[in-house]
Amino acid sequence: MPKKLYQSVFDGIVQRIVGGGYAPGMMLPSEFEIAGEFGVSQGTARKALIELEKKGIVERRQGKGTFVTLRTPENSLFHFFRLRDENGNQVVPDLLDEKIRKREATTREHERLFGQPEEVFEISRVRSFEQKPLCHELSVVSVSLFPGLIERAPLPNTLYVLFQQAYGCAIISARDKLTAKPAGAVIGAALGVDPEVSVIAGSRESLDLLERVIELRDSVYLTDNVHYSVVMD
Amino acid sequence: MPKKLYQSVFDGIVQRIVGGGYAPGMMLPSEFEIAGEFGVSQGTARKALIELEKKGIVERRQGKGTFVTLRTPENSLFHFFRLRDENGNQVVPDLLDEKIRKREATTREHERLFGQPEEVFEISRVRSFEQKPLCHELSVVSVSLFPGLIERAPLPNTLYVLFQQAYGCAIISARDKLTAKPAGAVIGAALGVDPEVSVIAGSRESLDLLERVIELRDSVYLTDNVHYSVVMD
DNA sequence: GAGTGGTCTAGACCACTTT
DNA sequence: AAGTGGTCTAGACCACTCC
Repeated sequence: MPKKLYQSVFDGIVQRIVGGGYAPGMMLPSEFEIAGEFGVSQGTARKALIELEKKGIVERRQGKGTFVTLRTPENSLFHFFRLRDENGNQVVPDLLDEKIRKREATTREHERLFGQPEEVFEISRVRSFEQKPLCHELSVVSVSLFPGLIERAPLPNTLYVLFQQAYGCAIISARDKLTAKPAGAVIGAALGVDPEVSVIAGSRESLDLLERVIELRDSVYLTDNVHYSVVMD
Repeated sequence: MPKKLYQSVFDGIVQRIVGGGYAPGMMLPSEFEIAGEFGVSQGTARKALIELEKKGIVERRQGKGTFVTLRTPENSLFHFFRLRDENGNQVVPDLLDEKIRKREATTREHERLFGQPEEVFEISRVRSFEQKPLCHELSVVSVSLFPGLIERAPLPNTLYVLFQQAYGCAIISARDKLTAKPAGAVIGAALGVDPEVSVIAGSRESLDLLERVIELRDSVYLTDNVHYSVVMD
């Protein structure tokens, strides 16, 4: 039995979103309509919608309505690309190079990725900012979750937009583990810097709205002109 | 024009906290009592309390009451010390060395710190984890906000606990800017590592519950056995 | 059992956006 | 003017904590 009413309304709406009933960017029914459909009061429907908004699953705007969050290049960068310039402004990088291939999953990838895939796509990218190399990213996703991904190359600048719009998979949270290390020969060559240069290495797990691990991403950032921004509250 | 009612209740409670009417750790009146004092309904008082909880200013526990957030070494580390070990567990460091001195504020410190101080305390610390040097921290705070701080040496492991309990100044949020660089001669010597070793350098601004910049802190982390953890959602 | 916060209801009115 | 989310009220009952 569903314990809290607003929780079952929350779950019901999530189900409709993952099932495609509510498409990305689509307007949801009003609070009163949702309340009617689930047989609860408007205040309870409201609480479910507020929880959905807190999780980033929907967006609400007074006078307009409630909408399924649409991943755009802008909000994808803002939420998940944490590099900022000296003044704290968002860094919007360019894509310099991209390689994508299919390969067997490593043990760690098999264990961590949702669906325990045997095969994965590996997407290697080099990004630049103001004509200078900025970072190297190595993304790994399950082949079975993203069939035909390799035929879509070149991929758009922001992967999460593609994941949502082409595969209905919405990334809503991510966890980075950051360390400092020398760039090394391979990454150094890819970024055009000395192998001894210090870089931030970020190891990420990206989760969808059912909190499944969809992507593993290893990033390397040059921080000469930018920094990785963290807000704690 | 009249503000939002729950906002004025929120502000009223914040005032009582900064003014000392509600001390750290103290239990607040119940929702109904607060509603009565401010002349609003219980639901409106409730909304104000929920907002206070979201900001980390109070903590609510069903069946017990609402309490002014008490900064403890545990929650201070958990919220503001982002280093985790390989398994994602909180790193609890030891204090190896501490130096504190009074000096003139730099231009940047004068501009950024609340109160535009001419004089500051500079607290330099070296921390270790599992018998190995872990990080170097350089904290700077206004002399006028923390009179007599230098006489309190040696300071407790977690500064924010002292700030709240001895000076009534509650740090509730912080922003870190992270870069990678070589340790350098001075920090390398302090940490007992080669000057060429890559480290994460973190530049922090710490804010109190009125969003005033209370502390500037430059940290240097060795990330051989730990990482800096970031959660995005 | 008394007191607390947590959930839920039913209704009113306000503020904003669009037609 | 119509429709949306945002605020506010007044009351009921539930779940948890402590005596």
